[in-house]
Amino acid sequence: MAEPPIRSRILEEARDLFVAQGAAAVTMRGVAARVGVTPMALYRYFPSREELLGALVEQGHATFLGYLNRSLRETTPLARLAVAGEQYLRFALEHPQSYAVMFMERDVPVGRAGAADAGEGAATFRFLVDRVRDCSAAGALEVADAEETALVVWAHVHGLVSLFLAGKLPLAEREFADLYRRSIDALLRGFAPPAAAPASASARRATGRRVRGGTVATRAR
Amino acid sequence: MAEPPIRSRILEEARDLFVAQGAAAVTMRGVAARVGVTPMALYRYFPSREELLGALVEQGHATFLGYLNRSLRETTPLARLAVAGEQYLRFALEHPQSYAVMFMERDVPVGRAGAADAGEGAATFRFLVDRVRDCSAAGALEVADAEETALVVWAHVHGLVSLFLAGKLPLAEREFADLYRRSIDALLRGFAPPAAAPASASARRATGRRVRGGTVATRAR
DNA sequence: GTCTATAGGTGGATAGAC
DNA sequence: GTCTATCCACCTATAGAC
Repeated sequence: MAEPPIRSRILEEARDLFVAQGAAAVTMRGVAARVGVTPMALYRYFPSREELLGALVEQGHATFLGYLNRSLRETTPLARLAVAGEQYLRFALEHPQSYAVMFMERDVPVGRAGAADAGEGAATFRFLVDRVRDCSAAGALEVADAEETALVVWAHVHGLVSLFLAGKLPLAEREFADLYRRSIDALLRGFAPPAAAPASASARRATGRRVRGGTVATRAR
Repeated sequence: MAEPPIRSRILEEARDLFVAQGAAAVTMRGVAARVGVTPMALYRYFPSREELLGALVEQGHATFLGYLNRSLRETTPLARLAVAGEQYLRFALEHPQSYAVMFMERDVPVGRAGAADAGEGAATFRFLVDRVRDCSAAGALEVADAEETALVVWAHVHGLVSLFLAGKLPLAEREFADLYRRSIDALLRGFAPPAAAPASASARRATGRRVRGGTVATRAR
């Protein structure tokens, strides 16, 4: 315990390289040099570089789930969904390299399955589906298919985040965060139940946009 | 003219490798072998592999703009926006490798500028802004900031497309295309003007979702 | 001008000695 | 377990033949 196992040391150094300079910087040679062994020694613990990266991605998914779980402190379904969205953004901004490899890379070395039903990634998606289902059950959203709606919401936030992280959006982080929130409002407005419309509609007519009451406006930090 | 210039031959073979196996497959050795010259010969026409890839990306943007332009045949602003969305999807599905390198890759070798104001990419974004502005002017959408709204719409479709292309969505192409259309409906519903709501709202209450009349439902092909 | 030959650098990975 | 050889594939660059 006092002596960190070599395997952990490897993962540690790999992770540092990973978050600092991205997946491309995680070379067997580079990691080995930092650990203090020859490149070949790493192959005793990881059969290939792919597997090493896979372990890092798994670690990323676990961290990500930790962020999302903080949204469960909220008291209303809609607030939980909203805060989950905030936490999604927080994770992406605080761990951009991890986010990129988890969701933006092609041929991700995730677990073993090929589709979206893979282990780690599935858990985070399930989380979002549950949030949507809660809102639907509480009448906060009008949802025909919770999985599909969750997927649409996921795609929306991912689209924003991935474009921002790829440097395609000429916005400062602060501006982007505001845009992120406003656009989620707009999207959820499309799933708002007709019954709940009146209050929302009046407020909307007044401000021009950015509505959806205090419950949802709850901030994460 | 009868003899295709070597430079064109190079681009041609590079493009084939590119669309078939992605950017990683475009190696100087691989391209040179197919052209029938040595790897070094390529450096007479392209200073580096980066520049070669850049030329391919530029070509991709040009093709993309061609797809989008087809939406201008429509007669209403909303229909033009909707068909532009259809064409966006078509391009992504018909040129997945190009799409990936243009929008999903990090450190894209686009032109020279660093931000989103780069040459080729900017033109396609401008196109979308124009579509949104048209809708806003015609009262079809309630838009405070056309650039921001266009960006949100872009992020939305990009999110869907990029997740699908990355294999994160357990959907067949057909299912995905349907989902794509429905989700855009939902998003635009969030930007729908309160005045236009009545007709839309009644139809919506009847079907449960998938509204927004025949004008928008116009298909691309 | 265009290409070949060749050499240097980075990376991943296998085989087999210690 | 760890290491030394060693091989392979790739990009880049210089020298010099045609």
